[in-house]
Parts: sequence; structure tokens; C-alpha cells
Amino acid sequence: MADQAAPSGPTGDPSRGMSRRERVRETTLAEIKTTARRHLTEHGPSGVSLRGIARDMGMTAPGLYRYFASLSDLLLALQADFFTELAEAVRGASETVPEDDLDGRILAALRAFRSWAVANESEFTLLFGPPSHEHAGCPHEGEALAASQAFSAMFFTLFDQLLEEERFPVPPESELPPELTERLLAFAEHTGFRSPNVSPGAMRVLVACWVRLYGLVSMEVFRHLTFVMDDMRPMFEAELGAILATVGVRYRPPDDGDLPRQAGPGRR
Amino acid sequence: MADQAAPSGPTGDPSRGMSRRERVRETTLAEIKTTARRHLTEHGPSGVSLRGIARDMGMTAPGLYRYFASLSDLLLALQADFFTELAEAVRGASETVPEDDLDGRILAALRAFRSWAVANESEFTLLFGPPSHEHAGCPHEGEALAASQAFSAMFFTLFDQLLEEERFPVPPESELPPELTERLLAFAEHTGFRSPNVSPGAMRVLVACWVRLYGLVSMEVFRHLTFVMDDMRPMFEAELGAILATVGVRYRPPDDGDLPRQAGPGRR
DNA sequence: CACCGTATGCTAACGGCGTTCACTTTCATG
DNA sequence: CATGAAAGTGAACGCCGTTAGCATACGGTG
Repeated sequence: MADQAAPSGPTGDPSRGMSRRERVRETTLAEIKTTARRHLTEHGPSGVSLRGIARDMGMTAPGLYRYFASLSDLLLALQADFFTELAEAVRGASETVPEDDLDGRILAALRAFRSWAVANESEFTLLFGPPSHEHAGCPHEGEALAASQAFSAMFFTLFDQLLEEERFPVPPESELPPELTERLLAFAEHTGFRSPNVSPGAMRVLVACWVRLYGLVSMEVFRHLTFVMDDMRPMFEAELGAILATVGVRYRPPDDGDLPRQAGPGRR
Repeated sequence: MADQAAPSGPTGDPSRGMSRRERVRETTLAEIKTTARRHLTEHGPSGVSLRGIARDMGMTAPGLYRYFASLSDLLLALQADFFTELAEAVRGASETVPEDDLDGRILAALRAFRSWAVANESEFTLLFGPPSHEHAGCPHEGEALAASQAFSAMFFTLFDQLLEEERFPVPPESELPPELTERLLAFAEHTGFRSPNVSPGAMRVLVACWVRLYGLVSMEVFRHLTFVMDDMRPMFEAELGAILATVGVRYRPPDDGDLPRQAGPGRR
């Protein structure tokens, strides 16, 4: 399923053990994705075109078909990249705070999620907006799926630590409708969230948190409240506190003032 | 800006007091929108094209420019229609239950919101998905805005009745960060939600509810959990109960079994 | 070194799209 | 009946994704 037996680790330098041919191919492939992302951020998701990308690279559009099966396939590959970028941003922010401060790690992680979203609106839209096309069977479909699962696995890990510490009362299975219990177990099954702590009640709480976070950030990025509330940060912080209170995490205001207010550029 | 002095009321029969010329114009205009909607539901938001619509109507694309300034403008007009249709669906469901049963009315309203969304995925996407284009200054922009405000006004009304009955403890202003209070007041201001019961704390609760409902329904329609949880209804009902519990509304299972499970066709 | 297969990129072309422009036809009204 | 606005058309421009066929350059092999 995963990479072939590669000499270096899964995140190792990909140009290791490649022929010259393969290296230049990898280079143009990266250039295509870079250019595509620039078009994405500058003109929005619908402004990405193979012809435009090729033009910017001094190529012609049909040449790109040596790298991607279609425009959809290219967007799918971008999705994969964005998912891992987002996951790394979240993990990076979380690992900034000491390991024994779980509250701090979770706060940092969720704030990093929002920060990435508002700093990368088009990318966020691609990942979390409506499914753009029925690009079923595209070559990069598996890559995107794997990256999205790696992303959610990160949240699973954080949540599992909360369960481990018994931070909040997990609703007993008897309180859940049987229908819901079924779905929640199927959910844990399919996502591969396995842990001795997992239970339908735990999944119920996790999904509730994720739904709130998703709604909150989506409304901000999609500007469904922004026309009426210019700065969404106070609302985000308030809801963040409310969400985390349901899982026994004590809210704490951000250390730093450089979290995005409107769409302020990140510091680095 | 708005309509000229029209003899009939704002919701009166639009063909009253119109010349023959105006009537046929109104007819083709309606046919355009009907055809556009069919294309929308059949091929998704990106599958709507002026040429395709014209072809289906036995016209040519430039002819449509006598009715809409651009494709974006047509989509904007559709948005307006969908907002009022959704508002009417929600209001209609709510008015099914007796006026003195506020709990029942609210439950019916929110369930109707979800039902409309899953039964009209593309339409929902147009209304609540990412802002598709920067169609600023399109002629139908005002119409869409007004319709969206009329839609939210309906939720305001329901919420105001909860406030009136003092169903839940409204957080006092002193508990809210001043920054947030500012934004909430600006929010109430811009949306025209005026009532003796309105306060920053009340708005805080309202927004929290809306964010959760939006996230819940969006995730279902955009299929962000559906790959992993085939039937979202139990989850919706559970979250609905949790959301309403925060505003003092007692949950009650749906009377009827005909609420959508997967994407089941409505009864009528 | 020559050879050859493959990977890469090109041109040309097809059909579809939004949009503009100049033109005709239709029709209500003075 | 004449007139002028409204409605619709055909041609054209410049985009777009995608396919097919062709040239070229390169890597490994004799």
C-alpha cells in the first residue's frame, strides 16, 4: 500500500536513490504544484487552469498530462499536500508547548488549525468545502485519502490523551440511542481510531467537538458571519473555550498577540 | 433601488397590473431560473452554464443577457429564490405545530432546515458553501442579501421567543470579554435583530447555536463524515438535542419516520 | 560508439464555455 | 400607421480541458 521499500524513512529526502531522470521529473512536478497553488491563492479554486499553469511555466497544457491525469487529479494531489501541510502546522504548534501540558498543546493545536485556515482560505476551501468534482478513480485519490486520514489521526491522538487522563465524564453507552451507537462504532472502525479508551460515548463527544470546530472555522473562512462581524477572533476564542470545557480542558488566553485577527500575515 | 411602486403587496401576485409584454418577460425569466435549477441539481454548481440553459430552452446564450447581467448574476438570483424557499420550508414546518408549543416549533424548524439541505444539496451549497465568485455589484445582489436576511430573521424570531420566556440563563455581559461584546453588538446592529430581550450574552448563545447547526448540516451535505458514517440522522438528532439543551428546549424525538435518512425522497 | 525504446514536450484540433457586438424582428404605444 | 424600445440571433474573441500524433532528447545496452 505505502511506498515501496525506500532506503530512507517515509519523510526522508525523496531525491535519494533516484536516477537523474527521476530527479528532474520530481522537480517539474513540484514546480507544477507550486504554480498551481499560486493560481489557487490568487484566483480562487475555480481560477486554477492547466493552460494557465503551463503558460506560467513556459510549457503547454498537454505537457502537464505527463504528470497528472486531469485537472481534477492535480487538485487531488494538492489536497494531499495541503492535508499534510496542515497536519504539520497543527502538530508543530502543539509540540511548541511542553509535553506534560496537555491543555496547552490542545489549545495550540486548535488555534493553529484556525490560523492555517484563515491564512490559506482557498486551500482550506479545497479541503473542507463542498466536494468539487466527482474525481473518482483519479490516480492521486489514494494519496489524498491517506493524507486526510493522517490529519485526523493527529486529532485522535490528542483526544485519546484526554480520554487517558479521564478529563471529562464519557457518556455511557446506555444513554445513547442504539442507532447512534452503531454509527459511532462504524466511524471508529473506518477511521482506524483504535485505543483501549475508545467507546461510543467517547466518539460521540469527539464528533461533537469536531462539528463545532468545523462550523466555527468554516463560517469564518466562507465569510458567512464576516459581513456582519468583522473580527472573528473573539468569537473563535469564546467558542474554543466552550468547546474545550466540554472535554475538561481549561481555557487559557493565547500567550501571543500574533494570532490572526482579520487576515493578518503570520509572523514567519 | 427597489421595485417601483407596485400596486400589489410585496408578496402579491406578480402578474397583477402588468402589461402583456411584462408578463411574457416574467414567464421566460421564470423558465430560465427553472432550467438553471435543473442543471444545478443534475450537474452540480459548476455544471450551470448559460449556453446549456439557453440550449435547453431553445434559445441562444446571448439572449439570456436581456435577463441577467452575467452567469454570476443568475446564480445570485437563484440564491435569493433558494433563501426564500428555505425560509418558507422552515416556517411552514414550524407552523405545523401549535403556537403555544415553542419547543415543538423549534424542533420542527431545525429539522426542516436539515431536511431541505439534504434534499437540495446543490442549492444548499450555493447558499452556505464558500463564496463562489466575487460577483460584487451584480444587479441581483440586493435581492439575494434581502432574502438571506429574511431567512435569518426567522431564526431570530424563534430565538427571541426563547428569550422572552427566559428559558435559559443568559450569560451576563460581565462574563464576556469586552472585545466579544463589541462584535456581538455590531452583529445585532447589522442584522437588524432588535428586541428588548437582546443582549450581548443572548447573541453569544445564538451564534453558538447557529455555528453548531451550520457545522452539523454542512458536514453532512459536504460529505465530510458520510464516507465514514453512512446515516447521519442519529448524529443529527443527538446533536440537535445537545444544542437545544443549551437554550432550554426539551428534546423530543421526531413524530414522523419520514425525515431523511440517507437522501430519501421526501413524501411530497 | 551507435542504437533503440521510453519519457517528455510540442502542435493542431475538437468541443464547450462566458461575453460582446451588430443586426433583425416583434410589438406596444403615440 | 409610424416609431422606438425590447427580445432574440449569428458571428466572433479568447478562454478552457482534453486527445491524438509527432518530434526530440535521454538512459541503458550491444
